[in-house]
Amino acid sequence: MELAEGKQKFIEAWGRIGSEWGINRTMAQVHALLLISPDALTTEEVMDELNISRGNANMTLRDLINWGLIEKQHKPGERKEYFAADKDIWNVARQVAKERKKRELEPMLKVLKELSTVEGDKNDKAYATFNKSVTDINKLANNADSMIDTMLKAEESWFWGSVLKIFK
Amino acid sequence: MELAEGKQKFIEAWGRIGSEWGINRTMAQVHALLLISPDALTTEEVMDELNISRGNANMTLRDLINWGLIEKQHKPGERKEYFAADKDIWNVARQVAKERKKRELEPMLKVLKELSTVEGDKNDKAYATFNKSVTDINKLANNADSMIDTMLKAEESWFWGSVLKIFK
DNA sequence: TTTTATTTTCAATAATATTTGAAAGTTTAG
DNA sequence: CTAAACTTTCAAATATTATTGAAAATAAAA
Repeated sequence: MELAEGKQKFIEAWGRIGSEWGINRTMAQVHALLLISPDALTTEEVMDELNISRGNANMTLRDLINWGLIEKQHKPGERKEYFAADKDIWNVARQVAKERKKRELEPMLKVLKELSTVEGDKNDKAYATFNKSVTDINKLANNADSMIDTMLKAEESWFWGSVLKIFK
Repeated sequence: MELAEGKQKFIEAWGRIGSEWGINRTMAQVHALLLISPDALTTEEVMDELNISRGNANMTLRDLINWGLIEKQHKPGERKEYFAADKDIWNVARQVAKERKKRELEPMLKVLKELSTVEGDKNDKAYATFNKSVTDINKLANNADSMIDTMLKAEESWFWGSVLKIFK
């Protein structure tokens, strides 16, 4: 396969995966484009490569910065802003885990904690069932939370080494 | 907090989490409702509890069955169908992991494998950058795939016991 | 200061996804 | 068989989300 075709496929695939995970397609595509670009790109270049409007490109680039996945750069003597992705995939994975933990897992844990204070009669089937589900999900979510904390601190080789060693 | 209020909050929270993960809100809410129901419910009951239409309830219940999260039940002498959720949260987690692996991770791995066959000159920066990203993502995705395979086979206590032991 | 290059905003529009509800389909009981 | 109970389908309506593009804001250069 030719490089040009490969690029297209990569951008498309990354966009599809993104939207299956609640990340908007354009955002994932811009990220993909920057991941495979050796040099930082301008807003204009992103617009042209992906055929999107200026407004869209601007907002999407800002979102990617907020997710900690890309950064603004400036070239000496130039006025335009350039954008470059963090190319370390392990950093990308950690950054995404970190953001989703903050945006989703933590609020969920807060709700679950609150819900585990619901009082009731243990002989009431409705209460017992509610309580069991809430408690069990709470435990699972806390385990996931701990695992993510470790992942955030870990080096890639160490993390997968340790995890996969057990799983042989 | 009262049980009734707790139920509402749980259904709402589960629905929100679901939609952040690309699962439609109603589907997550119906799942939540069944998770905390001691008894199997009919389509009619689901419609009433969540204020949704018959068509919506029917399609959503079917989707949940396809995800392996709930099952149809029949009561002797009754004509109606009843629906009950698998209450084992570890099963739920595994089932979701299994489906997403099949629907998303595996197709992604296929594309990445294809993309790693793109030929080019190692001194070409564009090719080198493309190749590095594709290769690195491929490795990460394969590790994730192995981890999910293990999770699918594992008992909950064993899985978290092993994982969290390392992560102290 | 004025001009020009560049970025940001946001109301309007377009695209996508979800939901409804009524009709058609199916199954069981009489 | 026919009627009643129940389930499924799907085109149309709604709701949600993403995108555009042009005007406003900002910042550097002249």
